[in-house]
Amino acid sequence: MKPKITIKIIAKELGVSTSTVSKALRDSHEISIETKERIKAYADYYNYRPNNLALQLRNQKTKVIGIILPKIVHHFFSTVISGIEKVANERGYNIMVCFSNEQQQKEIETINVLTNGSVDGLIVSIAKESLRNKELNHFYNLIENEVPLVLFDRVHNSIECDSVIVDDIGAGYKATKHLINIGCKNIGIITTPEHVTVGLDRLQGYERAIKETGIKIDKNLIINVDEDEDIHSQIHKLFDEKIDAVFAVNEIYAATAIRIAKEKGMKIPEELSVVGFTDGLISKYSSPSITTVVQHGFTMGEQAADLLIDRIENDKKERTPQTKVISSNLKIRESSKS
Amino acid sequence: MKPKITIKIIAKELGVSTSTVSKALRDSHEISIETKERIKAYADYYNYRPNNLALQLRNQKTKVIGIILPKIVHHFFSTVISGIEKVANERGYNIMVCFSNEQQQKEIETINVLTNGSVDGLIVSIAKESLRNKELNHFYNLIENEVPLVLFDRVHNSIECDSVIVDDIGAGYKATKHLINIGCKNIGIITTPEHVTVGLDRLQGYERAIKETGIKIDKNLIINVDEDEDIHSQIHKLFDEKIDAVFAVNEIYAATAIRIAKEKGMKIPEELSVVGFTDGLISKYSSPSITTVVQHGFTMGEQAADLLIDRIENDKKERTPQTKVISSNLKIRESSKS
DNA sequence: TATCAACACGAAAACGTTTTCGTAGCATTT
DNA sequence: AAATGCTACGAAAACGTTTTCGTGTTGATA
Repeated sequence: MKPKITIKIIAKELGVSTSTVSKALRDSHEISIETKERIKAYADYYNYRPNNLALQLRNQKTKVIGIILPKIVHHFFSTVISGIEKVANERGYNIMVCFSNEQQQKEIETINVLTNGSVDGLIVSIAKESLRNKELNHFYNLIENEVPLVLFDRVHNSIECDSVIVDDIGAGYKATKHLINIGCKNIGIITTPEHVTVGLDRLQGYERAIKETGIKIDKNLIINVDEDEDIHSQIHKLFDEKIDAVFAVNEIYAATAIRIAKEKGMKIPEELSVVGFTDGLISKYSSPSITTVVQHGFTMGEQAADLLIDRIENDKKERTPQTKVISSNLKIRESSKS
Repeated sequence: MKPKITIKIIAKELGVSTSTVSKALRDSHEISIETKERIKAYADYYNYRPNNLALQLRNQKTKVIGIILPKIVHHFFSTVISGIEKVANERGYNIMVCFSNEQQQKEIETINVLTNGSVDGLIVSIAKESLRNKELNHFYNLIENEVPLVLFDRVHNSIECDSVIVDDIGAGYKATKHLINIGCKNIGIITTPEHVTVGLDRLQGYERAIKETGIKIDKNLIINVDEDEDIHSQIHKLFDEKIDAVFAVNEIYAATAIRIAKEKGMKIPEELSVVGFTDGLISKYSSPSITTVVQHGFTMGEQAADLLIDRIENDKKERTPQTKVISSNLKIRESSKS
């Protein structure tokens, strides 16, 4: 990389001091018009632009937001990034993206690296392993050190910080209610293991909707998918039961259910209605297209970024932590009869 | 954010100079064992970690790679990021991700911001608008200033830098050849406008495969999709022709083609075989699952990162620009008969 | 003519770190 | 007793900015 032109160089070449150059470039009244013009012309000609690192060190702020995600190859997360980036950009920030790969150790290391002065604050969705172990000390430390922090989607209420979440209970309720309304009687649910909060919440919404109809919850209709095992065969078990509808807590489970149903010769939506979660490309482009709970990842990202930047820029006024609940809505497509 | 402990503070508290503290923490032989232990104990107790900004300014390197993508909500690009991040991480770098949103102006601005000292090098996939306008001055400037740069996927051969590309011609050939081999006679292709190189290359591969069979290219079987218009209706026109196979240059075109075929009552793969591009989730989970050219985005990311970091760290020895061609292979699924 | 303000600029500190060089104090050698 | 060599540390510069404060020169005022 070619050395870049600096204020120092300009000062030396023009026979003035660095203070004069700095002031001239910022159009200070302290500098005479002629000098200003001379300096500006020179700077312009050599395409001077101030060095960011120097500014960051001096101003003690980086204008960078750190983002730590469990993974990125996932429609929801990339959508969130997109939302964060939009707001960050508008408010003069850049984003530095890292991944925990769902591993607690990498989450800890990444937090360490980023908080050594590289970023002004963090937006995080917690790794599964950390949630499972309930080992959240690295987050408590952030709070302790007053590092601006916003959690989203995968959060934990023992961590006192701003957060942005989906109304998962409400969403599970809405999805199930929709299936009930179109006349389904035996509704299975495909969800995550219990330590994943989002799956648990969606299940709660499901149970509430079912109970309202007076029907008893049938444990056999609840599948907790363990992602370390074969997904297909786990979901397959649900089809041993008599079902006329499936609520899946993500796109992939939904698509897999549809595939199994087709293999069994079940017609969709005539014999089986399916509702998924996350409005990604699979739901939109598979045939039949899949009715889903749309998760507004973009909005979540925007809100998270706004919360974080507000927090960063109002360091003085200690606001009590806020939780923004993003309500989701149902996008009805071909996989559920209307 | 709480003020962090610095070498200065340690020095003052312990009544020594900053040089002594710095040397002690780096275990220099210049410092007596007792002093070293005293300083280390203190630093440890207060959890001292060196400030990254200061190091970056002093070392004149950031250990950060800038990534500029046209968009992120796209399986291919997020896969590439994933690959870049993996290698970057292994080699001690972080990534700073920005988006051009396909706009030339934002691409220019982003490059400007990142090259003001925030990153050691750039990995970029060029925005459509820049390619269409053939306005690539901002890239020529990077070369001029010897900024380490790696382009991937959307590249341009007038820019003299390392690059990582897919063998799109070969891929188009392979996909078409497969359709010919399974007995298809009238193969349509759904591709992009001509200024998008990848689409053009894939079309070339298609044409080569067709010509090899002795059949003449039928212009009516070539659809150039303009993404500003309605995709569905443009693709629909292809079905006015007599076709028994479709090669689509991306997942979405493929899925759309399948949808239209189904609407028309055509059986897949019996009456129509479909091959897509990009091995994303749609292809995998739609039913029928879609035969695709798998694009190895992860590998591309890894290679790009390795090229860039090599370039950054061997600033002296001027290597001539390299181009890595990642060959793609066909993943045969249900949408093409075997 | 002495005083004072305005003008235009420079010196220096600050941000946090590393590294080169210098040196005080002591012990060893001639 | 003088010269030499270690040991253990400190001063200062460097990275590139911004900003506070000081100051020499000019011109106007009393």
